[in-house]
Amino acid sequence: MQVRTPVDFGLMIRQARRARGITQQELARAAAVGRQWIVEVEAGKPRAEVGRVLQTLAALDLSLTIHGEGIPELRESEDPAEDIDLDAVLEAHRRTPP
Amino acid sequence: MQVRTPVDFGLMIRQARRARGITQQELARAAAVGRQWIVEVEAGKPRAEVGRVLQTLAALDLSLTIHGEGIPELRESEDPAEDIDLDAVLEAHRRTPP
DNA sequence: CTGAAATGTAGTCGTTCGACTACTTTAGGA
DNA sequence: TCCTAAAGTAGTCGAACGACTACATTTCAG
Repeated sequence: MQVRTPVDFGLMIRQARRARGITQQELARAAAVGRQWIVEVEAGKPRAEVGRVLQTLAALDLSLTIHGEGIPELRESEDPAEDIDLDAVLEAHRRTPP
Repeated sequence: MQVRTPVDFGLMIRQARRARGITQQELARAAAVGRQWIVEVEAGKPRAEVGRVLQTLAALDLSLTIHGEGIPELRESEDPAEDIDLDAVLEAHRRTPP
């Protein structure tokens, strides 16, 4: 989903938190922030610190993606487990045993 | 590209800014922030305010996407101009004139 | 190589942050 | 309905923010 404003962050954090069935208190501990801060961020606080927001998204297993002119689709080293053809690997192994 | 830390934001903002050939000063005006702030954010300042970061991304025409368990792919009203088959529309119009 | 533009650094100042504690209000299961 | 946990509100306090001005450093076209 698109994130355009701090309110969007708040909605998404709340939604994800509820989907996981955890309380603000628990999320606060997991993200290493105060519970009060979670309350404010879920309400869309525009001046919250990015670092903490990212920590919180990470604690919820949410991932952020950025795109636009001049932005590479992936960083090198990103998506490290991409499209491995397991059959091919096994076949190769079979042909050159230890 | 994935954004995991404030440094990632900094890198992307700088890259997009350069891709557009504008200076920190110009970006600062476009995003309604101080130039000094741009300097710090491009360096990965973790305590910058989310609101301003979003303003800056918008000023650069960058878009942020969030995904994960419990997050809808799109909000209703998002992606309003999706996949219109122009031919089909014209064909329909041809069959039922004003 | 030179010099102007772009970028980075330093310090001031009023404002706001976020952790914390302590209450109040809301909500939902027994 | 009641009653406990969850969620929201209030106030304090040290720390950091971000705009600003002024200066230093880097970059790169000519």
